[in-house]
Amino acid sequence: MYSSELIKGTLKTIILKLLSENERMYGYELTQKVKDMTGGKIQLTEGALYPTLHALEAQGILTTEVVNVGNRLRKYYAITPGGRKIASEKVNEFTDFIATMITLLDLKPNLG
Amino acid sequence: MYSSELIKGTLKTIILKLLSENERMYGYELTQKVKDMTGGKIQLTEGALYPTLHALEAQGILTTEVVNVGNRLRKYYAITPGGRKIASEKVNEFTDFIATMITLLDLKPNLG
DNA sequence: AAATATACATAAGAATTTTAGGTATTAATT
DNA sequence: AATTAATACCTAAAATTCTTATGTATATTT
Repeated sequence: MYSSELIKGTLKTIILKLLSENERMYGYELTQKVKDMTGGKIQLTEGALYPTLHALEAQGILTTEVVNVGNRLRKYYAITPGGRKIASEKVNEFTDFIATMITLLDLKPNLG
Repeated sequence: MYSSELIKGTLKTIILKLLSENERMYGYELTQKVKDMTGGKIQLTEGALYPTLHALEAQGILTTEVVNVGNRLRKYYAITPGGRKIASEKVNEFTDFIATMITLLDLKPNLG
């Protein structure tokens, strides 16, 4: 796990990118996907995730669909066309940011 | 300029790295150095910078030396040995974080 | 003479996240 | 069979960090 301050500001970008690649995902699924893909180094906390999802929905960036699985609810989120554009912009901005930080901090990134 | 949320959490790392490379620097100098090195893409705001410098000093990570230049004060900051170790850890952590984010977001970093 | 740059600082407010709690079903373990 | 862990949603107080706004003062440029 990274020190929490590092991850700040990347939550929206992560959510939008994953929802650009997957037709639809639900909250818990997002937490597991990120945990798996990062070897546990990044773990989305529910207290940050759910309010952010709700906000993105309120802004029309995501739409939802509630599905019953057994006796349990699952709230699927899907990205809208406008949201897809924002996702792309956010990812591009983050890429640029990384390049800038590599220069600024004189990093030798281990691009395994 | 990047959207402010991206830069969050990197301020300490930037300060400590620059002070690891330079014997001593003062606040305003840090803002200019970062602005120059990033082509204006990252601009440290004083409202964030000064309180952070004060906190780092209070934690014994930085030491200060006030110098008179003409009739104006300049407060130089220098990193302590312990601070140097923290700086190194922070830079390593950020490097690792970048690698993780590149994987997670499937980025093609333009390492120009 | 006025505007910009240098140089420090604080403080209210905004934004984002952590921490801590709550509810409930399903699967795995003891 | 009972307990624990995993799945699945949610909210709210508190903490953290940053922005915005403001203040003071000197030096330089226009």
